[in-house]
Amino acid sequence: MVSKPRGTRDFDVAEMEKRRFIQKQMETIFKRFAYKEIATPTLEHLELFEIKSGENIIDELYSFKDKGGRDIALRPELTAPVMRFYVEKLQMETKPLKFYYFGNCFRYDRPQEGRYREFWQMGCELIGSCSPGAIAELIALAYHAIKKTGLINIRLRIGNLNLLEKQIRKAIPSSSLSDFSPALHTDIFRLIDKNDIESMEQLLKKYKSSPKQIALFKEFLQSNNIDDITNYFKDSTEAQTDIEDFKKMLDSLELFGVPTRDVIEMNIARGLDYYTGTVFEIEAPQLGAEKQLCGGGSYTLVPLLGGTEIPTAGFAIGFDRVMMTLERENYEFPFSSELIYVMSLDRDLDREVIKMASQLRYSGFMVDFDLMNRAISRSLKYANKIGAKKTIILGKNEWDQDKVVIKDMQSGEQQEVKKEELEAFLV
RNA sequence: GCCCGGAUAGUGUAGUGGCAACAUAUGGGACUGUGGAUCCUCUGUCUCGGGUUCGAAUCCCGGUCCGGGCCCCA
Repeated sequence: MVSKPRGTRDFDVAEMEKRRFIQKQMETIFKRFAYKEIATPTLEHLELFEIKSGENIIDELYSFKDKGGRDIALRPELTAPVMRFYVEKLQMETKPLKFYYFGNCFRYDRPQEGRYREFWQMGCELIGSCSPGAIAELIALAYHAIKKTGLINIRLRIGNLNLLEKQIRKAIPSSSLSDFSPALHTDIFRLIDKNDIESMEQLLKKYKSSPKQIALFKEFLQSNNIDDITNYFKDSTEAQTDIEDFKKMLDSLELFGVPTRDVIEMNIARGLDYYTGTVFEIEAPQLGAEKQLCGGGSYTLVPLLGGTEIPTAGFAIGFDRVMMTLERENYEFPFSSELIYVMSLDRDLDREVIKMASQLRYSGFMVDFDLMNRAISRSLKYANKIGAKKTIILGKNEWDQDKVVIKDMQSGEQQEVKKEELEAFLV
């Protein structure tokens, strides 16, 4: 027997119904925010992801040489492909560009709960503005889209990499700052992201950070309100713009209907190196280790791909995790079946069954009938099994009077209806 | 990539060295101008490869897949 590759999944009928429903819920919100759908290929040149994805993602790439000897990778995420698309084709479009996408992504990683080698991301990219209002709208979009799925227990966290970086620099003596710069993104950010405070301290010490500076920085990482943060930068003129923007963004966020109480967290860093400025995450606390549902922020990727510099921001939602969380919250997926089943009581009328099923299908109804020559009771049993809402029964007695029987499968009630009035009865 | 635990019919399980089984589902049938019930019945299973043994679903080694954790990330 051939089985599916490790870390991939088959989705049965019930699962697909749920997934499509949730996908549509989120797309509804994207559309209301005037985002439009785009799609990019599943395959990209390996180079696209090598350019600036961060070495950890490179390690996990599914890549291979194609028959023409090209280095090809299955996309591990969708931001870089969308930016590649923009640079290649869309740079002259009217700004801002608001795109959403839904697609499968691949990472060669150890599968475990909430993590697969093929997984689905749904996300948005905003090209043309990173104003505080634009970022606020983007965060609001992510928040409302996830809320729209029916999830109850989610947590929004917002940080700012510019302020974080400025504060790190303040923690290092100016004499060793130039030595330190290369380690900033790769090492310190990563340790902060991992919440590995001890290693972070070691690293700061290595660059001659004083105990006092370290203590101050650790306090900064814990700060969660805008006034405290403003205080840290009161004698730094260059940070004032960042502070002001951050405040404006939070204010707008309230206007977009997103509660901003306790959302600030200065210890949010990012695995992907191209993020700058505001970053945010939405997590489902009940999920444990793999609890992050959404990550996003502003980033600089276009110039690296050869395009003209332009503000860009976006987010990606881990679709599979949203589904997992909904299941965990015992979310009741709406079940609606409009299926109509057609059957006959006399074999003579079998041809009429096909004609009627076809007619109803032309009219737009979802219609099924027996393909296995079932006996009458079996046929009704089957109609029940497949969830038919109504069964149309063709019997000789009624047929001779141009009538059919409609049976409501829930109540069991049935009534005779004239053939020409049938469709009106089914609506 | 590392550590730990699993894998018996489509699904859920029992069997722990001696005939591979139960429930349920699927297909067929009984009933026959009416379904969710009942009864009968066919089909279908030890994750794969090696080893130990007279004999392996059972013990040992390895692979594959699944689950949990680490790393990392969505």
